[in-house]
Amino acid sequence: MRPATITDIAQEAGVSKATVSAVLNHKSTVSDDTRARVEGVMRRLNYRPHSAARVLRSRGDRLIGLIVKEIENPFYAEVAAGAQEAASAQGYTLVVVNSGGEAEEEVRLCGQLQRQGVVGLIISPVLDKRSDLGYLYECKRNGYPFVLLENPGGYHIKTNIVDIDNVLAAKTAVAHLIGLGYTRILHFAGPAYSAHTQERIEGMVRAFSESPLAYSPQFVIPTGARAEDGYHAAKAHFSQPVETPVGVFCFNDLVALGVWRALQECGLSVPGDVALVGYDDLALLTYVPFGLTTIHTPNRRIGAMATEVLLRHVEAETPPELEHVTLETRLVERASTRSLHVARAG
Amino acid sequence: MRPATITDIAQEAGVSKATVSAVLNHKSTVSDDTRARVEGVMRRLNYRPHSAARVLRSRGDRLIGLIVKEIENPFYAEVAAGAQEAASAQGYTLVVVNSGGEAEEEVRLCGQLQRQGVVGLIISPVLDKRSDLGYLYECKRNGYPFVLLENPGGYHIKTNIVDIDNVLAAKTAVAHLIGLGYTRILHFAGPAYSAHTQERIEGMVRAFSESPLAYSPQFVIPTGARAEDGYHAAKAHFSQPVETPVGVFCFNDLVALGVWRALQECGLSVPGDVALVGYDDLALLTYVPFGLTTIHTPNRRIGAMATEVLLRHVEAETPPELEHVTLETRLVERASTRSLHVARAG
DNA sequence: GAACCTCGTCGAACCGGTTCGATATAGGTC
DNA sequence: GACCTATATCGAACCGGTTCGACGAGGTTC
Repeated sequence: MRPATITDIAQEAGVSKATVSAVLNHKSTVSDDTRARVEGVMRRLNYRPHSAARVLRSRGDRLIGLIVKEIENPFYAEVAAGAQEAASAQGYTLVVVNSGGEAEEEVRLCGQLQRQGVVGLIISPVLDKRSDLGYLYECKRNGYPFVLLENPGGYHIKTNIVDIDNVLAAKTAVAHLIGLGYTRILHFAGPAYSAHTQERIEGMVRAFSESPLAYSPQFVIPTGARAEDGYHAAKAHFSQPVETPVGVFCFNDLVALGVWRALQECGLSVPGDVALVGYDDLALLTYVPFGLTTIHTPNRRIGAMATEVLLRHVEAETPPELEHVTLETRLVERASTRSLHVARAG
Repeated sequence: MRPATITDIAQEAGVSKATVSAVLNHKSTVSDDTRARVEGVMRRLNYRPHSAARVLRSRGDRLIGLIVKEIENPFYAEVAAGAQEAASAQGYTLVVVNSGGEAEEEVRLCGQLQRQGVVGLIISPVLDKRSDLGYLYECKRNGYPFVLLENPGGYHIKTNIVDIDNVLAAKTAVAHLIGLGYTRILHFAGPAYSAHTQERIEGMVRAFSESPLAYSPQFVIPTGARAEDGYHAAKAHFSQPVETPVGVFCFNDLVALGVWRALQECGLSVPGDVALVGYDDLALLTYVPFGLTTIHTPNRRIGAMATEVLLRHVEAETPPELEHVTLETRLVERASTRSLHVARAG
């Protein structure tokens, strides 16, 4: 029992395919009479237009895509939620796919979604040596609209970007630790595939340069983006004797969580021995009993904003100006950091 | 500069469309010579097959979909990760979409994905009064393959199901609390749209019936699936004077987190005043400093298994037997529960 | 009543691939 | 040289919609 096609409907209703198509697309040239009859038949035969066919002829079916690097990171879930809401509001559907941080997979997904009739993409790009972003240049040439969630600074490609000022935010985070009186600072840095990693290291450097402390690259420990990355890196570092107190700035909240666990296992207390600052302010962790000081980033808004920019380009007749939106961040102080001065005084 | 089509390639390479198509599909009837030439042209013209066209003629483009109820819940992120891995392993791509717990949206998404050339769906179904699952009956009739992640018990529809034994798991959780010596038990239950909610309540009832304690429906507090739901419900309950100690079983880890926070604000300690059991064993929370006792569910495996079942149906020539897979769960004891006997003894 | 609109409908081409039966060419057999 | 087979390629139909110019019927206008 093959699903009904537009031809079936036309035959059954005694009209032409063209008329059925007109009904389908709410064209005003159809008489109320005919419309009613055709719609009746559609309902009776349980008709669903085949959008591959539709897409083939007149491109686009109000579908946009979001390519994330790690679907298990709640950061992306929040971004996706914001994007989906914004997309729905404009009558679009959002599909989320996971590149797993693989440049090749990202390229493949971009191609597949494009060909599947997805009219625009929001991409959290994999930015490492393996990626030359070639496919994005191509998208640009073809006029295919997309928005990046990270600034591919080194790649000399002008695109739409929605992100935050990582340098500033990281500087704020590290300055916070320095301001609390910490002189030993560590940075558990992110994965190589993210532009954010370098930006945040740069922010740390700036915080040092505006303080009496001297910066050393040894303060930066390459880590990753997942809790287990933080756990293992911290375990390796803190299982040998270290001088405390030390202030730790983590690539994100997940890493901070992993570090925290490692500290516990090493018998170190937070914030007593180690002060901990995360990044992303995951909504989830707001409810964790012992609060993590972190950089608040407007995750849902990032998604929503990226969607708005994207749809502006999707719906534009003539290609509009490229947009680079930078959203605000702020430091949120919770229980994982505390002033050393007060501690001594108290 | 319109993207190259198969016709362009054919012309440029001096062969027919049919031959190009054969090259594209790795048919063995093409001479190495021709193949090389055609592939060269493809590369030069940067050709990407238009999959809407491909889908139109020969359905399916190795795309499967996962419809979740709340994309921000890390439970679904873990399921999605497992599903994606399994899909990739078989050469399929997974797209994730969010129904937001809305029955109508779920129907819409199912239709849209289907028409977009998605060959099968994994669905975490919205099961409340607003949903009659009509569209699923239709999918069944049409032979469209899908797998549910919850058992729509009351709906009398035979489908593929991959889930866990919620009754048993919930019974284990509550029995654990009772076994620790708690006589006052609360259950912060899940949302109405989930079959799991009722199943877990049923499990609680069974645990009581196998104990000396008497069950009362008052022990069940309708809550939700998000941390803030747990927070608000617990805040409402615990801000008036209550007798402690009390054992609390939560719909999931997020709710437990919210409850925990509320308890803190009410000046109650965990596990001293209140013992807390969650559900789902989110990988994320493994790293939270103060461990949450919880029901471990094989989240990634749920996704992987659902994908395997789905693909078995997608690739089958003749419709295979329906499958109902029930995966194992277990209780994981962490810091949020402790025996009252020991506490008194110590 | 001829010329002219307007409205609703239709036929046919088209989108970019796939599929399959037909055909041309080369090589092997007797 | 006739016959057969295997191999490589092609032409044309087809998938299910959309699009657009054409067209017939009915109503106005002069």
